[in-house]
Amino acid sequence: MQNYPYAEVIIDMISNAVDRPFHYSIPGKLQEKLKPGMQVTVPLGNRRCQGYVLRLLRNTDIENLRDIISITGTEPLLTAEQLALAHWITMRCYCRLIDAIHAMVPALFRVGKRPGKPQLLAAAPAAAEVDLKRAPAQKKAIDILLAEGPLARSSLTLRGVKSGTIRTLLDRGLVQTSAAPPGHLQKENLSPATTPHLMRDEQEQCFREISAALDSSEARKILLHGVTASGKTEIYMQGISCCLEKGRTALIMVPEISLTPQMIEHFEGRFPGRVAVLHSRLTPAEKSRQWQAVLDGQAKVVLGARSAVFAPLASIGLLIIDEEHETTYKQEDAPRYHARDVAWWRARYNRAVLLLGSATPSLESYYSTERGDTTLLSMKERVTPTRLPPVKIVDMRRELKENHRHIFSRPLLEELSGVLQRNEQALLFINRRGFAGFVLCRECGFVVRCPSCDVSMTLHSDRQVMCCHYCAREDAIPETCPGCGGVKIRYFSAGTQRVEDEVRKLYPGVPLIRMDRDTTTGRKAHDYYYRQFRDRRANILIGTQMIAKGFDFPGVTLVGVVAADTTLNLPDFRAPERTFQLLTQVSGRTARGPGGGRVIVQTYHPQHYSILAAADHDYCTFYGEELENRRQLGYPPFSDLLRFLFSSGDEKEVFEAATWFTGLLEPFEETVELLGPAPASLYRIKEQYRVQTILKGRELTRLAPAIRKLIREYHTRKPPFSVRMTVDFNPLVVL
DNA sequence: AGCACGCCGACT
DNA sequence: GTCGGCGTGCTC
Repeated sequence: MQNYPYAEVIIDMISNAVDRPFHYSIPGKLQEKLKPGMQVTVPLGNRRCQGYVLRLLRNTDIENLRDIISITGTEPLLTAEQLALAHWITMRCYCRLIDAIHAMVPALFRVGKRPGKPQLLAAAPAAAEVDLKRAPAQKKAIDILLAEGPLARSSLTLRGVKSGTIRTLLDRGLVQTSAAPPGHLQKENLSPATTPHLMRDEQEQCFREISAALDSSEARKILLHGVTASGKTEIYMQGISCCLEKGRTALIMVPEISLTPQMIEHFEGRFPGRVAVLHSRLTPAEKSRQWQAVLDGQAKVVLGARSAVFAPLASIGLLIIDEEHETTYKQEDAPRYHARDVAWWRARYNRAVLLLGSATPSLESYYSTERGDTTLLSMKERVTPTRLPPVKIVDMRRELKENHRHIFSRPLLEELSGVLQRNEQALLFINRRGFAGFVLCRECGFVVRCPSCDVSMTLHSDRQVMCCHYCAREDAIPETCPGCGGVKIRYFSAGTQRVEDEVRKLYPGVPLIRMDRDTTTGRKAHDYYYRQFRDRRANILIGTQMIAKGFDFPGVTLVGVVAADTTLNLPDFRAPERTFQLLTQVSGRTARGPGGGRVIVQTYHPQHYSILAAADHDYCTFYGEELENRRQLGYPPFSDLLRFLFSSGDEKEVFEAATWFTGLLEPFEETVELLGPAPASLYRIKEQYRVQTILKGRELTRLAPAIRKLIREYHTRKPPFSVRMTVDFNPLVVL
């Protein structure tokens, strides 16, 4: 058996210099065992490192090959599908192969470790008698264990027991371990079994379509456009059942924040013993164990966040992405993939069904249904017949004209007072990300925009210019409003802090909670405030987007959007889309109870289509308008974008590097647009200057191989710069 | 990433 | 004379 004496190996090292396969010879005793996808230890220079076998070779041109030292584990870590996918990711995301592989291998496996047998923890008999009054954390852990019997470590950590506490208890002998029975995934005390619900006609119809697609031998993409609370989850569940019955596996992704213990229980209850859960809060060992269960074929259903899209499921039949428009599906560092794209690749590879669900689909996905690439299924009724709340748009220009200058308009003040009088609850929403200062006319709402890019221009107060962050155009700051000739031009930005101050001034003593990245560090704080508000310890909740999700309380009868324009004016072509989604989402936070509810949207753009459409709960009108704009300007979905971001502590060098590299891209200008180099909207972050160049065009993917060569050139013939370059295909935000 | 090789300043 | 600075370049 000397057929394949050599192996192609990618070294597990994050470096551009080793982003290429190395060849090794396979010593005789490993000949029979070595397979593609296996993790190996190999010599490199004077060290040994981990690597992954890409393929076995009959011949090689390389001389003086060294031997593979050993194989880690007994089975391949990467499936054939994953290896193929990794290569596709490198082309799509312009990343190193090892970056793509890292997305597919849990951290623990990467350092050559394998998870041990899952262990269950139980309180020792002695534990009940020991006095733990002075160790409340330990007491809590023991109480849980006494009440619920043997539990996996993760069940305890999910409930806030620190792993250090568990270790102490083990040391003190108050907790004992036992091996989990075979077939064990995560849960020991089974989640209460749940059974399929009877579906409404509309649901039933959608389900039948999905079921038919599962029977088809072609890959299919389906968009399930259903208003909030139209019962999408039940359709997902029945789709998964249907898929499992056909002997195939299923993957469902939800945004990280939706992946609550209740959600997990829901799925485990319906598919007991067959669900692997993958999310960021698992310990490395637990994550590896879940992963292993998928790799072994024990788990047939994977429930997880973005990164779960790489789960090594065999013969996937159904991939589901819930809330598919959410930006969390785009990874922000290498590999900068979008889970939707990866899922579609896997659907094609497996001839499976990709099911996208949303109340406010991304423009890309909805447009895809128009082109016929995707099947559109719509659900217009809610499961429980509650009405969507009425939305009142308040024209802040008019407020000003009538001499009301407060950040809360008169209608909002009136409603707010009513809520407090009736001891109800209100959400005040302000998207604080108004840091990118923009210039706004207080009289007509005019915002200075770049004529060739149609994004708002950003005020650079240091240099006293208006600058377009896409094409680098610079204009003088207007002294009078180009729209109406008025002189009340303001640098505009407001934040949660300001809102809080105003509320305290107006309603001293009224209990309120402020939630934003400053006040809410870590998940614990989030849960804490969530409970406080749910238990009605506060009447007013002020927050950024983090309150736009999951705060579904019947006590909330008013949602106030303090400044809808903050998102709208971001120098990003997706600003209207983001605004529409956000307004739709926050509107959904009220009218959950019998008292109904209302929404007030304050804006300087009362006529803007994204605001009007959101107020009417009318996705299709918004979609039509926005699509037309994108078509006019050639933005996605009518093109792809590729963003090169250069950053360095040295302002001069960052421009030198960006200019040099952009020069290399100039030949492409025949087929695609070349924008930049221009300073990024966030020009300086953490002492780093940031400059970007953007390629835009329909034919962008065709240029990928050529562009990859240039990127390689940048790294090898690295100019005398300390300049980092990151590459992002179809970035969701360009700030 | 690491580590060697390599060519110029202040020390045992 | 050498010790050592970290700039360039290589690892199958």
